[in-house]
Amino acid sequence: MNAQTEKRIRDIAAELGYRINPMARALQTGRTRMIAIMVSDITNPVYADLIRGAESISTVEGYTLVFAESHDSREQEVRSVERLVPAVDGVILVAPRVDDAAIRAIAEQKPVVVVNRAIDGLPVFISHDEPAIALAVEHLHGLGHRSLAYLSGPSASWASAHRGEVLDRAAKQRGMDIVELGPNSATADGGRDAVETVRTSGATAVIAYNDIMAMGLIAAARDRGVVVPYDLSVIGFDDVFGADIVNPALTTVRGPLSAMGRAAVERLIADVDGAGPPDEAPLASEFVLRASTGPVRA
Amino acid sequence: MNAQTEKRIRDIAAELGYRINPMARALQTGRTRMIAIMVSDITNPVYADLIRGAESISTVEGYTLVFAESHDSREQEVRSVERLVPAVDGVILVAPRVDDAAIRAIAEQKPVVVVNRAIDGLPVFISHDEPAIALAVEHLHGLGHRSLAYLSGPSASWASAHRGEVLDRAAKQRGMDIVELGPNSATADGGRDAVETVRTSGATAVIAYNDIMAMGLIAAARDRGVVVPYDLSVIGFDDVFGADIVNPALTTVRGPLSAMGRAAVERLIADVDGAGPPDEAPLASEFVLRASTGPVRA
DNA sequence: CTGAAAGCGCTTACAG
DNA sequence: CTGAAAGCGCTTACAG
Repeated sequence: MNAQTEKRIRDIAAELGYRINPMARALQTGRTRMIAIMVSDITNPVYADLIRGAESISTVEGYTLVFAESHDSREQEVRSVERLVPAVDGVILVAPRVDDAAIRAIAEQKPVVVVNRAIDGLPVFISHDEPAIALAVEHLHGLGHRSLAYLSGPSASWASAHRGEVLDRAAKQRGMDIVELGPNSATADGGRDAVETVRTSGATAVIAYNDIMAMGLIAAARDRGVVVPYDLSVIGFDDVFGADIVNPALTTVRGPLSAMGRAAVERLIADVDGAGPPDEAPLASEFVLRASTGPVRA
Repeated sequence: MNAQTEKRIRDIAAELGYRINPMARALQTGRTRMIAIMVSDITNPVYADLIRGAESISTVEGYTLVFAESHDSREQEVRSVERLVPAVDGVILVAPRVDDAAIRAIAEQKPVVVVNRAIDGLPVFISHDEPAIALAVEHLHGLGHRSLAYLSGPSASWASAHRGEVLDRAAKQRGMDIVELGPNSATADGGRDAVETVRTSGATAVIAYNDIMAMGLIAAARDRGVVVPYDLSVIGFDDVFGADIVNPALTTVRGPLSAMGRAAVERLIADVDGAGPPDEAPLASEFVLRASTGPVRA
C-alpha cells in the first residue's frame, strides 16, 4: 500500500471514528496495557499524590490505571488483586498488608512492584527517610530537646516500624533519649488518645507516625491546656493536605509520593516490556519546618 | 456432561489456576466489565469518598474501576475519556469541565453518568443541598447574623454557582443580606486572598464554596488578628478530611459523596445491562455544626 | 513489499 | 441435552 492510499484510509477511518478494539488487540498480544494499583485506603490523602503520579505517567505511556482498595483487609486485598491480575499487565502494591508469600504468589503471575514495604526479590520503592529524619532530630536538638517520644502507628505497618528505627538511631547518635509509644491507630483519634501517655512520658517533643495522628494529638493537648509548640513540640510525617493550614502549621517530614507513583509505574512498564530497570531517581524525603516545634521550656 | 464430571473438571481447573481470560470474553460479548471514572483532581479529598463508594460497589458487581484525572484541563479530560471509551462499558464524569456537547459526544459511544453537574438528557447525580443549606442559614440567623457573604469558587464550577443560588434564596427568604464575593480559586490560597474583601464587605458570617477555602480564610483572618468565630463566623462545604481537627473545628455542609459514587455506578451498570434505572436514594447533604460559627458581635 | 490465512480464548447459535 | 463450529477484531507469521 502506498503512502497516499494509506493516508486516505487513515483519514476515512478517523472520520468514521474507528478505534482499535483494545480487547481484540489484548487477546492476540497477551498485553492489555492496563496496570492495577492497590492501596489500603484511598481516603488517606497520602495516597492521592501517589495515585496522581502513577496515573499521569501511565497515561503518558499509553497505559490505563485500574484502581482497587483493600480497606485494610488482607482478604479483600488478595481477592481484589487476584480478580484484577488476569486483566492487567502488572500490579503496584502500595504498602500491602498481606504476607510475603501472598505477594510472591501474585508476582508469579504478573510483574509486581511494591511501594512502601521491603520484600526480597521484588522491585521495591521506599522513600529514603534518613536525611530528613536526621534534620528533624537535629532541629529538635538545637531547640534544646533531649527527651523525645515516637508515637508509632499500627503494628502491621512496615513504614511505622521503619520510621521508628531510623528515628531511634538518629536520636541516640545525638545523645537524646527516645521512647516509642504505641502501637496506635493511624488516625486523629489515635493521636488524641495518646495525649495522656505522651504527657506522662515526660518527653518534650513527639514525632508522630503521621500528620493525622500529630493533628489529633495537638487538638487533644490543646483541650488539656497544653499548647503546641510552647509546652510541647510535635512533628508529623507525610505533609498531608491541610498540614500547612492548621494552627499551628505542622512541622513534618514529606515523602516523595508523586515521584514514587511515577517510579513504580515506570519500573513496572519496563518489567512488562522486558526492558532493563529504568534509571531510578533518589526518592528522598524532605524535612518541612513549620510552626509546631519550638524551644524546650526552661 | 453430568454434574460429577463437571465438578471434577472445575476442581482440576481451580487446581491449575485456570481463570477466564477477560479479554477473550470481552471480545466476544462486547462487554469489558470495566467502568471509567474521571475526576478533575484526585488530590481534592472530596473525591476520595466518592471514588471509594464507586470502587466498592463496582467490586461487588464484578466490575473493575479505571481511574483517570483531568487535572482541571478540558483537553486532558476529553483526551483521557476518548482513550478510555473503547475499553470500558461506561463512564462516570465527576464535575466535568468540558461543555455539554463534548459530554453528549461521549454519551453517544457509551453510557455516561454525570455527577455534580446538571445536563439534560443524561443521568445525573447531584446532592440535594437545599435542606442542609437552609439549616446553615437558619443557624446563622439564630446567632444574630443578618449580613452574609458567599465566597464563590471558580467560575467554571457548576457546583459553586448552584450553592450560591441556593444560599441566596435561603438568605433572602429570612430577610438577610447576602453578597457573593468571587470568583476565587477553590484552594486555601483562594480563601486566604479573599480575607480583605470579606472584611470590607461588612459581612459578619461567610459561607465558603468549600472547606479548603474556609480554612484558608480562617488562617488569613487569624494572621490579621480577627479570630473565628468571635469576630467572624465561617461555614464551609464538603466536610473534608481534617475539617474536624482544625481549630476552630469547621462548621460545614457535607455532601453524600460515598453514596453518590455508589449511585452513579449502580445507575451506570443498569444502563449497560439495559435494565431500568435502579431505585435512587435521596442523596441529601447534611449540616454539620462545629465551632467556627458563633453569635454576632454586639 | 503485499495480501491472505491462522489463531489468540472465549461465547453463542446451531446441528445432531 | 451435548458437542462441534463459527466468529468477536485484532496481530503476526508466512506464502506469493
